[in-house]
Amino acid sequence: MPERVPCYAGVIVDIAHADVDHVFTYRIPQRMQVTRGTRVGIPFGHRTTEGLVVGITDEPGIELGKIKDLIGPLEDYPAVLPQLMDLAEEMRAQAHCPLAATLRLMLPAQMRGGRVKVKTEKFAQLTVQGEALETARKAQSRSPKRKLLLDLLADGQARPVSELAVLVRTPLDGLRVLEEQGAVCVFDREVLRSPYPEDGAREEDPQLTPPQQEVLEELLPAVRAGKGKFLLYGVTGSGKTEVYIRAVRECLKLGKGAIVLVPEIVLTPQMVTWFRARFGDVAAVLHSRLSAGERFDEWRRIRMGGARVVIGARSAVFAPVDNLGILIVDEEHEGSYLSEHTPAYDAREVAFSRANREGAALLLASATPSVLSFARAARGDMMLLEMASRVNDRPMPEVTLVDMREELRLGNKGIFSDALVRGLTDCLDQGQQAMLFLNRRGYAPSVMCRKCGHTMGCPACDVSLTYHAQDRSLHCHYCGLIEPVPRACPACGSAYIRTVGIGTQRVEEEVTKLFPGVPLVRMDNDTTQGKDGHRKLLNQFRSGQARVMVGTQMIAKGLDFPQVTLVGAVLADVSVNLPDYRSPERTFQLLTQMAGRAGRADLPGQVIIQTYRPEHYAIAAAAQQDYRSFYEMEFARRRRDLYPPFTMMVRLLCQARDEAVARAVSGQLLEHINELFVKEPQLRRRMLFIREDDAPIKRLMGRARAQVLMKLLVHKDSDRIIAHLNDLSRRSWSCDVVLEIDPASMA
DNA sequence: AGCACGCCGACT
DNA sequence: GTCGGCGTGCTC
Repeated sequence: MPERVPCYAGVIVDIAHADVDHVFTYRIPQRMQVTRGTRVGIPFGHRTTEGLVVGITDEPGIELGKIKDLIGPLEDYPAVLPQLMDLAEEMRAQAHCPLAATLRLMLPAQMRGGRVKVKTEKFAQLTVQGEALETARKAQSRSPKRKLLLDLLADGQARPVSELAVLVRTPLDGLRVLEEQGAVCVFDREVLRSPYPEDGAREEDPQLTPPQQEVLEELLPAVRAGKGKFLLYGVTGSGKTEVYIRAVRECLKLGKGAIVLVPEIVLTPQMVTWFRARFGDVAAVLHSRLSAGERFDEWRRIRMGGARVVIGARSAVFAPVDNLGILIVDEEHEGSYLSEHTPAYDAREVAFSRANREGAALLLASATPSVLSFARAARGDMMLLEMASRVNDRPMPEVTLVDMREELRLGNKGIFSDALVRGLTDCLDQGQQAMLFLNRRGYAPSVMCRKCGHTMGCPACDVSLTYHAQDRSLHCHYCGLIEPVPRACPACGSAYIRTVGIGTQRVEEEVTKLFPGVPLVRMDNDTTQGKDGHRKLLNQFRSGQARVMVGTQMIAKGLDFPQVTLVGAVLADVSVNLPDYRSPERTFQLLTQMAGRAGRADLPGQVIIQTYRPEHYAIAAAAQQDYRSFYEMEFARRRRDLYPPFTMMVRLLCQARDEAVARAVSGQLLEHINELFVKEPQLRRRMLFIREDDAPIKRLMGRARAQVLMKLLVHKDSDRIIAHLNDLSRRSWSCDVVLEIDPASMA
């Protein structure tokens, strides 16, 4: 017998820290089975921890004396698929973070540290059949209960004991006797916790519209060929979901899997219902509001191949679907596809990379594609597909723009224009439903002293406090602080304090005043807390119990309520004035999406947009429902003013208890960056703008925030600048320093 | 990330 | 004299 070649495993320790961001070598003991992607227990330093095998080798690479043995695999299968190992490695390079950090994305969080257990249930099953079963049955002449148990198990299938308990009281006693007689066995079996139990409802395929057919004629061959990138621009109500369903069916036919990303957890149940109605329970769900157990079980169902279709939020882009046929990103323009925390990633970019790597088709879809994606399609990175009309030739809703300055001039001081009041009255008279949209929760966004103009602010954050009517107190929407409204102005002592501006609670109040007795639901962050908070509200509205829905942007997206004929934007200006280069784009998207909630069935829809800035191009284009003209204007503006996609917005954000410390660090950072340019002057040409300053919100959760903001040309030199900035941010500063590249929010 | 090793102030 | 501050450095 030749001596066994010693075999070693390269392991990434599950500690996301730059100091341990390299491969450690462990000896694989005899007969231990591990492969790339296997999670393993390892001795590390003075303790034991978890790691992930990234390779097997015969070359130890370091002196043998240092090498320790693996403790053993944590599962009997590789938890991370090889293609996802590759993806994690690519993301590390791009996100400039430890490999352990990107590998963690590939696993359900609760799996690490062994915090969730596999759930088991007691099952009973016959161990005899035919004549032996008859004999066993006869032996139960004195116990009808045991006879019944045998009858219930007669088909030989394993049955959960809990199910038997419905028909037989305390079945376990009888089963125990039968087990002793050798007729049945009782055992524990793994069961999966399921977040959205299947209701068995099935639907027929609807007839495809010609645009849907045309789109599928491009898409289906791409699914079969395992390549092709598409941007589907389909107006609201054009039936994009049906396209997804047909494309996914093609995947399943080919034995491939699919991932469908939805931007918000609120939208998953609806998508799941649609998919389940056609495919049954091959669809799994992954998002962060599932319980730890549900999430783990859904993940395992996918990993083991029991579920071939995954519907989920951003992080579902990492779902362990092997042999992936298509990746679909619904409402691709949504900001929620950007992850804010490290490792920062854009789920659309990850989907792009996964599609390339795994031979899958990619479909990004929206009624209001992001400027970035539309530009990519225009450049030829993706094929543009278009569905310009609604299903069944339903008309687009009619949009009216109301100038609120004019209303005031005519003597209307209320928050609703005459047109909106008339629209609501008609809509409710005709027994239909209405949605009112305002992108601001609370009763009023600020509270001011009438005498001196002082605005009540949060002591921990540099923002004004929002008045909430339920508890008659002031809330900070950033840190969660709640405090009573002061009796007197803290600045001048005056008692004349009043609210300024309007929020969804105020809208709710005004509707109730105007239409007493009309049932209403309000959907915003305050009313949708809890595990299934939104479901109840959605059902109330969908069932017709509620006639009016008031809400923030969460009601603007993708929801399908056939009885809604009137949609009102109470104040369209809210999102225009934010200090972010994307605010026109956001405004346009929000208003267009919101308008799309109207007239989705046979009843025509009407939309009323109230604004003080009817001439603003984003609002005007939304009123015209003219995506292309908006895109042209916005793209030209981005080019002219040098914003993404022509540049990258990069910043180093410094956070400290003390304002002086934060500013001192941001000052030092600026100096270091300038030194870099002295050393490498050619890099200077790629930096179009640099400024050291307070962040737009200069205090948050009690921490002062300063920044160095930069605009870089999209150029390969900029990657080197970013690498330098990343190194710089990693040095030990006297406060937190984080590097952000094109962040979702510049606040 | 932990945890040890290591070099300087106030205590039984 | 020692107990303990947390600065630097290592973990296969």
